[in-house]
Amino acid sequence: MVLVHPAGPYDLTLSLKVAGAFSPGPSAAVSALRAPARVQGAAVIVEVRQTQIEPPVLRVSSPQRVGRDRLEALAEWITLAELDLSPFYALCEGHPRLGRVTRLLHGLKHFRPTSVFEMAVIAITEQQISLAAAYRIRERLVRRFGQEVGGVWVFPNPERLSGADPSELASCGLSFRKAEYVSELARSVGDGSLDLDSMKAMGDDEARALIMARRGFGRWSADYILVRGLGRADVVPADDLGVRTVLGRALGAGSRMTAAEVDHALLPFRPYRGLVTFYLLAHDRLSRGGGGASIQ
DNA sequence: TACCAGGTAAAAA
DNA sequence: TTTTTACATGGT
Repeated sequence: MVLVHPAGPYDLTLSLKVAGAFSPGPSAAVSALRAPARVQGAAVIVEVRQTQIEPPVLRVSSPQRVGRDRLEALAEWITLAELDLSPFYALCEGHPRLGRVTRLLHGLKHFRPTSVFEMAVIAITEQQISLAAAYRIRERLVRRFGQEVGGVWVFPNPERLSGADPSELASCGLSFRKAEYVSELARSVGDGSLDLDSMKAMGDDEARALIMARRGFGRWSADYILVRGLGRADVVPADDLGVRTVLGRALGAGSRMTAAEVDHALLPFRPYRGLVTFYLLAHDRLSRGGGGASIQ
């Protein structure tokens, strides 16, 4: 067991509720995070509970044998522990819409997938089709190629996926084209010619360029990986359909914005444009009862 | 039943 | 160079 002290306000239960609202099917209210991860190739579960709200304290453990340092690093990565929400809230305070949304969602952060590789595969699956459809496809991928630990499925590592035939990947519901993207990515990462983790140390532009050089990753995927997979708080996929729709409702005239309108509307929220977008998407989901969750 | 959903690369013009 | 098209699945 190890204790983690996240920066700034944090509400794990709220963050779990929002995560549940973004995944299809009924989502039971939970107060503990059970995140699948890999430690030196071995599948493990990272269990996180919040023992104190202010200042936040997380209690982290695993049913498997995981070193304290490793466990701490995993929990900090998954929960975005280094992010301090205070300056973001201060920026939003006087705004008619975001002041209310940030007060309602006080302490909300998203969860990062444990590896950038998994995040990159998530991005491919979510290109063009609905989040629900993509979720089902990933479910089949992980059940076919991943490992189960204590009822949780751990995402397959690059070596496992690079060994799979593209038609085998396609049988999980990916288009053959997307199956090729996944296969090529897995091979590059697996053989060491592509180091996705190096993106963590790069600036936004450099990281974006690294992934966009790969077949299957356009601007949308790069931005999506940066904000969701790496936690870059100022990055927004402005041409994203969901972003354009929700920002149109929340900050515009009600109808879907163009990418240029998204860019313009978010200008006052630098350097937290990604966070603003996440909060508006989350609020939209909850108020529509997505995943069975809801708020006032 | 269609049509749309958190795009991308390749073909066609 | 710019515009069109094929792609896969789930929800409405």
